[in-house]
Amino acid sequence: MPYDPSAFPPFAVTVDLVVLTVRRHALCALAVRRGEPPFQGCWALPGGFVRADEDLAQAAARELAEETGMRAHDPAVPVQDNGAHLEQLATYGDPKRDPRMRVVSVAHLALAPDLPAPRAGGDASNARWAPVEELLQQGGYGRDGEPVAPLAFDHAQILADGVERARSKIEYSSLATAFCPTEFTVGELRRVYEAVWGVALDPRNFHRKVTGTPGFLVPTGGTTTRQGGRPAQLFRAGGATLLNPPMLRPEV
Amino acid sequence: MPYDPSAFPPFAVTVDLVVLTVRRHALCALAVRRGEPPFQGCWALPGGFVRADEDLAQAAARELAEETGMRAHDPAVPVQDNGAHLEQLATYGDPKRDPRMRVVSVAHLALAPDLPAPRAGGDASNARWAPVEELLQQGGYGRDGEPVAPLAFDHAQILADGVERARSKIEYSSLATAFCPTEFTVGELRRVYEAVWGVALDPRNFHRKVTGTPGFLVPTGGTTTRQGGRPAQLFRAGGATLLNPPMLRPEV
DNA sequence: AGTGCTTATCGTCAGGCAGACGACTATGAT
DNA sequence: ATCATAGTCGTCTGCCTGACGATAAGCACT
Repeated sequence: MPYDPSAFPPFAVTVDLVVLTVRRHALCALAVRRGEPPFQGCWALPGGFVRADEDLAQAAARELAEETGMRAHDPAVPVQDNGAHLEQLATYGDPKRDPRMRVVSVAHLALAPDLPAPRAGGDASNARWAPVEELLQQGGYGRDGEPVAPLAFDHAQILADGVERARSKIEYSSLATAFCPTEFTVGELRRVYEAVWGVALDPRNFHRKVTGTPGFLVPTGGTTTRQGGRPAQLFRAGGATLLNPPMLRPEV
Repeated sequence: MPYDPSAFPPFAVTVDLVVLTVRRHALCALAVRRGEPPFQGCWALPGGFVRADEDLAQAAARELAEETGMRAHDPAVPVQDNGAHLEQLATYGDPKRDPRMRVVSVAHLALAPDLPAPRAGGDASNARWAPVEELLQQGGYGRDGEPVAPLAFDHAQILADGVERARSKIEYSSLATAFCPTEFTVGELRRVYEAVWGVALDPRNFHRKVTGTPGFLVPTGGTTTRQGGRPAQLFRAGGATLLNPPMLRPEV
């Protein structure tokens, strides 16, 4: 079939972001309130159109910066500064996913430490960190008894896929450190795993595992007592990317 | 920002396919010869435009059927018939990846048994199964001493990503059975792992591992001797999707 | 029929790792 | 001083894996 510009239909291409963080022992995602129809007033994932001269990763990094002020760092470089981890998640292109027109959305997954306060175009009331469990329970009732509106478009599916990706990826990679500040303790890292997986882990076995995996953690020499109790050693993320053998999510 | 149809640039959206199979102890991918510029005469991955009313998965399944005659089966259903496994791989959207226009390609990964003969629009000379190793060695020389032209566009990157996905996915899932016919022996399954990973595995430990994993293999009662040697039991793929604990790729 | 080759299948053994859990340490709060 | 809280180090046991010996059951020869 020869090249014919009229042979293909035009699409709009967007990037949507699943930005995850751990706050107060819960896995949370960034949600923004929609200001215009469709789904006006609903919560949605942050995102926007890909520009004409932009790569997909660039567009995702730009949106991340616009929504959170975070800078995404190069995926090839280990987590060191406060830049968030950013990776492509999956692409969603159901013909009816956007009632206005044919939109293909390339979803990206970002993992960030707890520090930044959300800001959507400077308006904090239109962006929030919400526990993913709360965002995903569609049509139910939240902790305050108020009915919970489901996320706009197919964003619940995208969020669920992103959460599942994060849950499985911290098993066999050192990505859990992306949820931590530059310096952190073994206990803080353990609480990240516990929040993401929603389980309790044995502190002693966890400590043995992570400190025994070469390249996972690098001691900085300092200690901290910000969690109370005995002072804990501080670590930075080491150069290792893949954990072998992996961390094992407890059964059942 | 209110909705404005002129606010986003139009894209063409395609699906490209990494179709993998195991032939003669080698991991092979389906390549088609391009009949028109750019990259006329070069080998490329099969693919095509997504139609206006089509989901991405539908488009990928349609292209797969057009190129190979295979039917993709529902990903939620375990591999049983001769339908190939099909899953989304990643999306490639560099502004310059296609010199003609802005094209975003949603790559899919298909795993198929060895049976089908390639056909590209009925013309067999324009499609072939090539060892991935041969397709990926850009600018080198093939086994016949002829110079090897690299794949068109960014298809070498897409193929490499697909191969890596397949290599890692057979570790922790039962997907290797997608490379096998409906009924197969433990030895045939082992040769799949050996071809995909490019390593030699101990037949005794492999046998113990796969037959000891609940739900991985279901004996059909029959035996075969098509590999020579002692007759081997025949199995079908069981219902298990995730292997726990996983198959381990040998180190080094 | 016997020999040799090939592949399949079962068994054994030692090392490593994970889960369960005891014990001790070092802080802050009362 | 005592307690509560976290962190860290050990021990033990069971499971899984890698290495590898041994046997089984076909086919192709002679």
